[in-house]
Amino acid sequence: MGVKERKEREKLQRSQDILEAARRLFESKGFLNTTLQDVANEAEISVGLIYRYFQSKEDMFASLALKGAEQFDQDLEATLKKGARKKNTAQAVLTNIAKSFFDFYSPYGEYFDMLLYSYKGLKQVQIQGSTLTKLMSVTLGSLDKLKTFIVESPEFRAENDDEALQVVFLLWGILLGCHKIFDGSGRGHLFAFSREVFIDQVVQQIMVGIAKSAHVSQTSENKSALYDERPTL
Amino acid sequence: MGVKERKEREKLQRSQDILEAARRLFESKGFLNTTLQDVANEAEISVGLIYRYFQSKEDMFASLALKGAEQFDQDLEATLKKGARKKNTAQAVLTNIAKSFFDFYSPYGEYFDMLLYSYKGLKQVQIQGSTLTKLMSVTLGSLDKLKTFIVESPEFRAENDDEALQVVFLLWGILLGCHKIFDGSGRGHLFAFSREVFIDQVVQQIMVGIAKSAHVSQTSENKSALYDERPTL
DNA sequence: TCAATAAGTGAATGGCGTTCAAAAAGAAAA
DNA sequence: TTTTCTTTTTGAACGCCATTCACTTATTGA
Repeated sequence: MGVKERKEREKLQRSQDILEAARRLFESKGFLNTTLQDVANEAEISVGLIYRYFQSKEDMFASLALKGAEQFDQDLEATLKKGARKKNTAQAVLTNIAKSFFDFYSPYGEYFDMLLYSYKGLKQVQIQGSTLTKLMSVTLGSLDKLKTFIVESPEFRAENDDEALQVVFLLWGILLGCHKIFDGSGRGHLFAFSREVFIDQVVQQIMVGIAKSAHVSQTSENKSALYDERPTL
Repeated sequence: MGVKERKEREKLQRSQDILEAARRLFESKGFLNTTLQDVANEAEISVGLIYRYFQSKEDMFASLALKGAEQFDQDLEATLKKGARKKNTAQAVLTNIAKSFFDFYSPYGEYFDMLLYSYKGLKQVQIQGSTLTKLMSVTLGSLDKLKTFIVESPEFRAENDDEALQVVFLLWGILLGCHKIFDGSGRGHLFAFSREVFIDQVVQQIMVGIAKSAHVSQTSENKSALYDERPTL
């Protein structure tokens, strides 16, 4: 029965078409300013048909996030493999990862982002159960790949899985924040340099830190000593 | 004419009351799930009256962001003054700044965040001109205070204003991203440690970097060498 | 050719942000 | 106090838009 398979394919294709139409409009007009009538027009279908492919407008949003996360995961895997094959330095690989991250974040990241709020309760967007599950699974996969990379690279201080996971979260946070800053400030016009150079700088800073090493307290023992009460040496 | 002043005061008070009512509801139910009827009920007024105090629902949102930014700016100033007075190490001061940042971000930051999207065109929220102007002015003030701190502290590698500004943006990005990660992952339950320890770790990592120093390429000269094409030494 | 099922349509529904005409309250004047 | 004018407050009415649904059209297998 090749008919069923063809229909399956056509259905998937249509769903992708709608999603792309929506993404274009969200990008240019904004999520809230885009009506489903707009999406229907752009995709050259009727409004009602959208609901045969997506559960709601928000579900389209979540689907875009998922698409982005899958894209990033593939890029990440490719970057890591390539890095291992070419025996690149960890810093070089990290730079490429950061680029993938920025690539992922520019078209899709906003959606991914919104979902964090949803998870938290700000609920800009309500997520459909199945889409959320998939999204989390893909994301955890990416985090795990990163963790393995950190553990296996001799260049990092992280020795075990736990330490590596901390580093991964830190990395993720840094990339997330830096992208937001860079992109939020007019895609970098606040900075005197291009995206590539900015990423280099960030990775460099991550690797090296921002302080003159002599001044850093390397241990985090005696935590309270770090706060207000501590005088200079 | 004490009457006019009293009315002035009452008006401001009322506006603050409405804003707080809105914040409580946004926090518990989410922005989109909160109706103006809800806000009106919570503030014990009628729907229409809201519009005498705010231009729109989105304007309330922006006002919350502004309130948060002002709070952070004050905290920052206090932290810097205190640090200077007590001659704390830069790392200690930075830790306190990070705490202020986290404090600021938990109740108000989400709103602040949304505005970045607005600026970009995702337009979850349209900002009223005057509120935006104020918000930008407050934020730039905070950034400038941070820059001065970086320049004047001998512990940092940044030598001049430009380098310091880069560090400031990097810091801002790191804090932003790390907060999102921490808060997004169920306020830290993914991590084995508390908010305080997490912040310490982040600041520590910022100061030190994450690599064994021997492995870091300290210069960013010959940029292209950083990418895929570069073999290990 | 003919059911039977699936795909597709667009007008109807209901919720909600926003507006507005009118009422209520308050201040000033008489 | 009474009257007039201004400000505050109200909630019903309006319009937009996501979602639904009764209905039409196309496709499939017999």
